Amino acid sequence: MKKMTIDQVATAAGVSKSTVSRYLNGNFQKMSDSTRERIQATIRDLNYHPNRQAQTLKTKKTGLIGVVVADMANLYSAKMISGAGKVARVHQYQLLIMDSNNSFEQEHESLRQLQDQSLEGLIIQPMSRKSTDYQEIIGELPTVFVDRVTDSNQWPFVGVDNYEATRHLGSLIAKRGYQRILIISEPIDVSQARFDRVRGVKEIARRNKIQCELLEITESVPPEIRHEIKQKIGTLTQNQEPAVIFASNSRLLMQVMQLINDLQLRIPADIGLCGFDDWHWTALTNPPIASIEQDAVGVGQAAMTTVINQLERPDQVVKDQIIASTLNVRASI
Amino acid sequence: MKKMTIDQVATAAGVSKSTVSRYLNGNFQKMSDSTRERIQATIRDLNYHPNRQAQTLKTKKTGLIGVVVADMANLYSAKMISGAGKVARVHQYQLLIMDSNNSFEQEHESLRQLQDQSLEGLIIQPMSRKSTDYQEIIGELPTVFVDRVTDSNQWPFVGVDNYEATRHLGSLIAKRGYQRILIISEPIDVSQARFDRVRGVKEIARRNKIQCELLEITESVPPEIRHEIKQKIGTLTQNQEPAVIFASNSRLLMQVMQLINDLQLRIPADIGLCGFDDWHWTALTNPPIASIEQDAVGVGQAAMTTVINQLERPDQVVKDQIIASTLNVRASI
DNA sequence: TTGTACGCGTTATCAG
DNA sequence: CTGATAACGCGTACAA
Repeated sequence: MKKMTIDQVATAAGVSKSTVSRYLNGNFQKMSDSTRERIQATIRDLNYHPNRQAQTLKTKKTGLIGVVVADMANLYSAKMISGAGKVARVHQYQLLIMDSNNSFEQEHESLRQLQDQSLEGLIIQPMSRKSTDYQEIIGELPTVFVDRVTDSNQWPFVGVDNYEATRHLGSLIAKRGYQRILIISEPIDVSQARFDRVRGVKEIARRNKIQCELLEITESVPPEIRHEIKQKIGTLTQNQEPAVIFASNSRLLMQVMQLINDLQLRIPADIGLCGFDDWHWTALTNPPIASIEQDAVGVGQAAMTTVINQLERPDQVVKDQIIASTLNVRASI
Repeated sequence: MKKMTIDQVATAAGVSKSTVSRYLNGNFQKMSDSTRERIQATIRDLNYHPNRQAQTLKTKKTGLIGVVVADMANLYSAKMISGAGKVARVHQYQLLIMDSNNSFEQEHESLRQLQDQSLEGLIIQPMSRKSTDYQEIIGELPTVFVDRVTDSNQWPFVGVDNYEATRHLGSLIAKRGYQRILIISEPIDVSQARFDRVRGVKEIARRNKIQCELLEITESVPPEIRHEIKQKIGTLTQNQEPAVIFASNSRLLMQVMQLINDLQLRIPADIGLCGFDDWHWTALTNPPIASIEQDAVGVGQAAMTTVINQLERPDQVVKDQIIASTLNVRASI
């Protein structure tokens, strides 16, 4: 099964390669049925497939859209890609996926590599909130930022309104009468999304004069940090005032819940618990955990739709899209 | 920021494009330092990036490896890709990802599309166990099958030994003294993995004279099926003999657990529960659920390593790789 | 209705 | 050490 070229097809079919090319691109308007059928047959017989690179070299259309996610192994990124892929397929685009592995350096490297793949569009879940980090490397490429906003609106954004979502959650916390909140988050300075999640809860806490503390945690919670969190939780529960923990993503929520279980504390009697991200296991714990659910697939679909729109109608104005999130109220709070 | 070509760089640097090409490909051996530096400078100034399509057209090297997964929104697929991506990066390959969406037709379409992207390698989580479904479309392309074996060993396989893993689990079930097993699985005829999971449990059940029943479920459990399962569970618990349910993947496990909760049954007092796939939420429920954990990231890494090995040492014999799985014994059983 | 000839941006083989 | 020049496989004016 060696590579066939359009020339071989042409000679085999007894026509010139222009005719074959016309056939390939669906220009049948002016082509005798006999030659059309002859070409069709030889293409099938020879199992010919046009060379995409050569086509691209002429047409400048790669049909490739880059997707750079923060962490492929995270369900949010995966579902986002899933949504993007569904839309891409119907428009005949293919996805070139890069994983930043939660590292700004790797993201930059990914973008550099994508740069010379002649992508037609880009969807990115950025590691930085500084638009200057992306300006030159993205250039004029139709791009959509997902999940995390940057400090500029030169590119459309698709994602949830973290601030609004956590304000909702904050109100629920206040209504339940909690007096103290411990927010556990990954470093908030690199991601506007993380920042906004904290900000939303803090804002409501301030208004309701609820004590609110932030604990920033890097990566996968090494033993010494586990200890620190445990102590924090211990102090929290010694106090008479009812306290609640808000874990700002699914992974942290899982780990915090494990710690609470280790400490043999009862939820919500001893301490309340709620989180961000909801991949449905939260409904199965005892008690079920209140958390904010985002439609990651929907984000991916909207983002890809926007990119493709830009491609097909370049003049059209693009605007941000806020995808609704849901607060799943459950017994943990 | 228009596209620069090697010609423009050449004239700007006052050399011929051959020299620039040599520079690009690291052939400095015979090049004066002065010209080298001059080229370097102009490339930087002009922000020149070589056109991959043109390079590929000459060299036949795309640097692209295709990955076809069963369902991107499934953590197994996502983690597998994550592992594959890590290895691909260090070898400077990029991933072209396709999502079969659990559909054989979509998988076939994906493969057809990948076919003319001139991939250098392929990793596939197949929808069919018939190797003939892949024979012509894959051809000579270095390929690794992951997660699910086919009926032929012409391609290397990487994944867990489902049969062995579920036999382990079966032994535990027997040891716990259960008299009846209900296996809930997605259709087993399309995937050898599913088939083997059922087979392992059944085999141990037969040996220990435990009653064993299989319930096959398609897709996302519509209401009427939910009802059917509920009834099955009802019958199971009415009997005096201790019964256990084995859900053969994570999604089913989640849904079954929800149903058990709805029925207000106690685990394991009224009914035991265990599953396949373990994304750690299983440790947080009450009680924690016993399940089999597979190292999906490891599978992806091993698969990509195998593909790249084939690329770099084509003569080397390739062989299957079984990635160890872990039975997490927990209180649900 | 079909064929000829050229160019897309790069690498590689020659000479020089 | 460097520069012409010919491919690579395809699309497309232009010509026939």
